[in-house]
Amino acid sequence: MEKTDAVAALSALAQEHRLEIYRLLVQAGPGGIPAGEVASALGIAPNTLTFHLDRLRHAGLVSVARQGRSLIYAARYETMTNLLGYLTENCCGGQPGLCEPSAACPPPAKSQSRKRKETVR
Amino acid sequence: MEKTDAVAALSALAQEHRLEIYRLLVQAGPGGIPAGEVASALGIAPNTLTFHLDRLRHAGLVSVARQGRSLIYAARYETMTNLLGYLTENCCGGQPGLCEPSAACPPPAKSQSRKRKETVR
DNA sequence: ACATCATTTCGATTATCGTTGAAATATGGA
DNA sequence: TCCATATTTCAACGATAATCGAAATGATGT
Repeated sequence: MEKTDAVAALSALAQEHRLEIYRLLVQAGPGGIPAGEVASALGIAPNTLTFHLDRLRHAGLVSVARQGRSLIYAARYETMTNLLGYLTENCCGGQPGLCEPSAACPPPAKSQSRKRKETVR
Repeated sequence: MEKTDAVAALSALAQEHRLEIYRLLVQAGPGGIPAGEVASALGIAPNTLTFHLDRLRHAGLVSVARQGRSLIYAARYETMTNLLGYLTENCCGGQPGLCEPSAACPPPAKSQSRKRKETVR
């Protein structure tokens, strides 16, 4: 993921309503939810919802598909996965050991067998 | 992590300069970097940098400590860890199998993300 | 005290954001 | 066709964001 895309995704999520919307869609799973249901579930005016869904969509965080009169929105998990990867890459200059005191960089790669996560906060 | 804190952290990162600043600090490790060095490394005017560092600091993403004339800024990894946890919790309504087709929810795996935090409402 | 370096504060400017109300578009059914 | 439902588009508004230039603060060395 590029810096520009990361900023786009972060900006899209950096708003209370949009974060709620996204989380609702994430919890709903791949099947998605019609826009109206999102609106009533979160108490957002329909035109305002359109505005926010547009931003999430342009950031690649949700997809949309028509089904009858309804437009079904669903979370695009891949984008979140890429964003998380971007945020955690190059942690501590590639020396994860440095982050240890705070369990910072989630286990940098494949084998997550290395457990050393007794956070002391 | 609460919704409000998540929005604060996401907002702080949702800006090109601040994302660069944060990533620079992450790569620098726990030792941190003086503000001036950040400014010259990224080509940001010092007063503008202060503005951005303030936002990162208020979001809990960086810490600051004086050392001589310099103010050393460092990434607070714990906040990022909490943010990532917030973003990936309750993925697909707690049924990670649903997300499978796109490797959505980072491997809900064994020891991670099974901590009882607050209830999602 | 003075001069210098590092960083912050202040004031102003321009742009973008989130919301609203009203009107428009698209789909499906009588 | 006409009507109801579902969602979007448009125009406007106040609020906040990001940047700049100039001045102020704080720390250090002489």
